[in-house]
Amino acid sequence: MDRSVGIREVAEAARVSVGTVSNVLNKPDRVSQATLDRVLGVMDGLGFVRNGLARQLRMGTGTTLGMIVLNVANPFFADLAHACEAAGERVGQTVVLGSSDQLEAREDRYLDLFEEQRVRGMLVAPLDGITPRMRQLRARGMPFVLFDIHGDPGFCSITLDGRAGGAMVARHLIETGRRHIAFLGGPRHQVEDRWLGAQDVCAGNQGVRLSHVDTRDQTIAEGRAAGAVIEAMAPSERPDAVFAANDLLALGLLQALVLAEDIRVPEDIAIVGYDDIDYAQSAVVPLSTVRQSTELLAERAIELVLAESNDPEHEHQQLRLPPELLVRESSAPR
Amino acid sequence: MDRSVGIREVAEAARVSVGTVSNVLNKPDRVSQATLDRVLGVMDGLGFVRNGLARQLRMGTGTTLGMIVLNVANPFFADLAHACEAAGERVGQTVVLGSSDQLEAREDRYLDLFEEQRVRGMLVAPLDGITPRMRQLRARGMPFVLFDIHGDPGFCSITLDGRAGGAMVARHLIETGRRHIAFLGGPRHQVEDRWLGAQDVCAGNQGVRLSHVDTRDQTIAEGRAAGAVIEAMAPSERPDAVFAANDLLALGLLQALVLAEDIRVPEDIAIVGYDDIDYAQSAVVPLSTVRQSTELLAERAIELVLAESNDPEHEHQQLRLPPELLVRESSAPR
DNA sequence: TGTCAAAGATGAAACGTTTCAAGTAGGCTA
DNA sequence: TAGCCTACTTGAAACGTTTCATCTTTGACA
Repeated sequence: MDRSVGIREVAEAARVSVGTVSNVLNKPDRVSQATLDRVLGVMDGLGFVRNGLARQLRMGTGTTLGMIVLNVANPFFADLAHACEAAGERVGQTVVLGSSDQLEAREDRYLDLFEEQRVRGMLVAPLDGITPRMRQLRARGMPFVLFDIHGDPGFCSITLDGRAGGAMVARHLIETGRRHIAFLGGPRHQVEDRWLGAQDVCAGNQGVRLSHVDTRDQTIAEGRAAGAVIEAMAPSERPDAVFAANDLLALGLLQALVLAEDIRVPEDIAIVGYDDIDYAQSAVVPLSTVRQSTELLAERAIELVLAESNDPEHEHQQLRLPPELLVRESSAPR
Repeated sequence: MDRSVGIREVAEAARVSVGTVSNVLNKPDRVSQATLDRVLGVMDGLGFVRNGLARQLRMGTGTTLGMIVLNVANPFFADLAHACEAAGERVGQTVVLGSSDQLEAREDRYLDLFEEQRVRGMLVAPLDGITPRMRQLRARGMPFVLFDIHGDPGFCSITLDGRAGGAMVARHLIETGRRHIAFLGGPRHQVEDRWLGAQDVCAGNQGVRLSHVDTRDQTIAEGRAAGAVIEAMAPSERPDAVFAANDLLALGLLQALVLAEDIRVPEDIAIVGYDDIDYAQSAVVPLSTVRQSTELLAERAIELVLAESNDPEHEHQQLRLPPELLVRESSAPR
């Protein structure tokens, strides 16, 4: 295989200068129809493929965005990544994905890699807040958009309004007649906003009790464990509604309760999850949940990062998008 | 951006030549300790980050692998992608991911993009066989590894032995006393090997009946629909085991049957799925399934693509990895 | 006929690296 | 002292593009 047929070889074969070939590629309207056809023909014949690296090196600015996500295996992040990819494509950007796997070392590795690769900007769902590494990148001018971290004036960020979501859920449960809501989820700081939202609403309602069931993380297994705990309670002590901090917890809980002899869902206990992962509506009892539109999130994120890239003086924005409550069978009124 | 501090600026500030700076980066042992320290110090002070584009342009060969996957939202592919990323990292390669979303246009777009980006090789789970575009790339010398497409001598490929997997499942079901196995899944050509494996075994066993229930695709919804069909059958006509072509189908089916009054799983009907997605073991009745180790798959794939990249004369290999049967409660002996 | 503008085409200079043949000091041996 | 090794350094030439200040051609107009 005669390696490397470049713009140079094309130029030679088409008997024009390299500048013209470049124009064929980038500003076809500045080239006469005749040469344009001839050059395109030659390109085709030689199997020319423009070298994106050289192009970007010369131009100084590329068309690639780096995205770092906590864990691709988590359906929410998979969806989000997917949505970002699609949103990026719509505006001619390519999103490349890295999974930090909840490890700071990997998060850093991808930050370094993307910087070396001179990506145009980064979309990051940070492991544990804003690290010094990120501030350094930001200071050097790298456009950044953070997911789920709010309020730092030095960064653009885009968050889902968990507090509003939590409030929605609590309101819905109270309105459908529930009086004892258990909030299921932990570690505390990861789910705090949802909890606060629920608290806001419950505090304003006489006769409504809100309790908290902690979990180590947010998996089906933990949800199921919580189910066992609830099942073991005296019926009078049991909550009549559970607001789970995410769908996995809710699904685990649901499984445990469905198998319990004397508990029916939603009659005895209503369940509401959070995230609307694919499986939520496919559950034994379709799960009520809070949907955070990944499409919308992605679109805004791409918008922000490009804005920052185009105008370094741009003013950082902290977006907070309201979620949407999806009522399904698991919290149907009795 | 911090006005591009490159190797040149570093050289100047450290009072050495650019060649030396480059050596500090790439062959530190050829540089005296004193200069090495000094140069590293300057780099740190100036916040130098080497430009990977220029580097790759000059070196001609990069460290990036392109991966195209049918759909990141599918847990199996998400796992696979993740495993490839990890396996790549172990040998110093970065895997960038694109999702074809089951659209040929997107598949092509990523092929083009990766070629322009001069990736070192590609890992592809093809939409619908080997396209002319791929052959063209291959002919130009691009290293390729295909997933799930077998037997083309022009390509390396790596497949899971679905036929062996199907046989395993059928054998297991028969050994635990089942006599009427329904194979659930379609479209036909996508699941054929698993079906054939089951057939191989059943054909050799007197008194065992194997039937086929077709589906449009392999989702929970289709599985649940199939559940309704089975429930509607006369009990004597019902299969006593279902082998679902993937876990989503199996989960849908399971949900439908669990809710049916007169059918118990696994007592009346055993269910076995395929893929071992995360949710399989978390299902109401933990799902027996066939596991295809994505780690192993990924490791081999990376190995192959690098081998092909290092030695263009290399002989293509068609690997076929045997899967592993995981017996859980959904097919426990009665 | 002479002038001028518009439209096309040119080619050398970047972009930030790596590579490599060639150069410079010392120190060791004879 | 000359000669030679070893251990570092050097600087210019790529890599494949895009950019841009200049040329050349053509045709319209006075």
